[in-house]
Amino acid sequence: MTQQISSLDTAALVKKMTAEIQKGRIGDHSRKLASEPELMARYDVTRYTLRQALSQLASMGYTYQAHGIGTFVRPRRHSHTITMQNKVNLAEELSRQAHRLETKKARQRTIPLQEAEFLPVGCELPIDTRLIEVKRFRTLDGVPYVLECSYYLNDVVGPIPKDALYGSLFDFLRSQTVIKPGFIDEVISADTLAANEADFFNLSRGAPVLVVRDDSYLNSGQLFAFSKLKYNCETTQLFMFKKLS
Amino acid sequence: MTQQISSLDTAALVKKMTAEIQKGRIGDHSRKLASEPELMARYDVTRYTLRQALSQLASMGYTYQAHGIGTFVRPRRHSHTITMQNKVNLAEELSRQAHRLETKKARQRTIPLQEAEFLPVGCELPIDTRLIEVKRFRTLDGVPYVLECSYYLNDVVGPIPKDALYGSLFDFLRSQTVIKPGFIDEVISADTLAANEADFFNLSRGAPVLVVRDDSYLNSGQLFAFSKLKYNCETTQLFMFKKLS
DNA sequence: AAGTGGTCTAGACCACCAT
DNA sequence: TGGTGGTCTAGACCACTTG
Repeated sequence: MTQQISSLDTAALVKKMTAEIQKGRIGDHSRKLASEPELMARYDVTRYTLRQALSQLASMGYTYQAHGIGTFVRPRRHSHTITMQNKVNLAEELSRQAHRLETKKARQRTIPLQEAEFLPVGCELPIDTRLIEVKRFRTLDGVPYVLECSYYLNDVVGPIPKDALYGSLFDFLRSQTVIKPGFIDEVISADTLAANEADFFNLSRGAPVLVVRDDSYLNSGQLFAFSKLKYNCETTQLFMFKKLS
Repeated sequence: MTQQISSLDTAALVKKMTAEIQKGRIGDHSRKLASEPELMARYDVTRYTLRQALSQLASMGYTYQAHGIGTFVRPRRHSHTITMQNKVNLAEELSRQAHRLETKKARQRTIPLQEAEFLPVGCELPIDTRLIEVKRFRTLDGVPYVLECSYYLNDVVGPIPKDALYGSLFDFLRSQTVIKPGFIDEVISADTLAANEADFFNLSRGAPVLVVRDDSYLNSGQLFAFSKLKYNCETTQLFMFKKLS
């Protein structure tokens, strides 16, 4: 028996409660959780930490708090929905659900700004900016999943090693001491498939796709990457939870 | 001069700061806001309230807080993006930006569950459920904006007065004392336009549209409505802000 | 009235960035 | 080292639901 010497922080509590929810080890028959005072005692955290955690769980769609009634575990959704408002990697969440995300093809080259297929959604770049273009085809459990085209500012990130291309680019960037990712703007739209894109998805030309464009910024506020992701919307949807008032 | 007798709560502070940001009355030349201690003094709120407000402003994409650096006003986005994570009505936000949202056509009828064009995304309903179907065509500043098909559980909401159909259905429901809206699940997807839908948007058949399906629940956790909204994705995108770590 | 979650206070300490 | 935002404590009071 190892003894718990320091109490849990919010992230650890979220992780713990998430695991217990997924194992069904939390909540009674009506999916009602214990009250906040009881949970505070059980996890040995203060109300602040508990409520931070419950708020994160709610935003991920795992729980719902009803004023004057209680806290409830929510029914599970289909696994192939992407929860926006997620604090963790998509890859990380998928692997936790025992899904296998693979990069089938990846290509990298350095180009001037003019040759980019699209520009950032939310800001202007100097015309002499040099970009690293990365194109990837990724599958989920062997099924065509996402078509990705990203541009990284050459001056900020530098060349990307080949193995990072096939793993998590985000983890690679975080491991670079110079790069302190701060925030991401996402713009969601729709489009139809061109012929060559349709091949990858085994869909026909003109089929609808969900388009997610994002601009990634350093903590300092400087843009360091922007990209466009195309998802097969027949197999993938985006999920969002909104609490009212 | 009226004197401020009670200090601001979070919602009031958000409103005040939002207004000041939109008028450009906040932040210096580099868009940097005053530090938290200064803001606490200026608005006469505690740190808790201030940070709740700043957190809401950030989630709406108005500001960004950089650890160890400061808080910054972010450049304004195009006005025709819908900010998810909004605490307020879409109609309310649009009118604040001086946009004019109009309902061009609205139809209401009561039907059995079987005749619904689609079902809720996240839960099952008894087969004998009776629904109120509402179809609306709405324009923004005179331009085709959204095609809406909603179903309300007849037993929960009852008939909807005609003038509510042409205004905000949400405000009508909130005014009903029985209805306590609690939360909404949204699932975002893409589709292509059918011929009759294309007419409304002045687009051609097969053009891509952004599809937002939502399930609305009472505070008690019971479903009371579900709907499908189709947006012209050439003029409307969804926006989302994600802070990292 | 009792129990639930929602908001707020006042203060402490920590982590990050600049100098 | 001093100033910034990020996290946490311990407690108070309020608003909502149910009996």
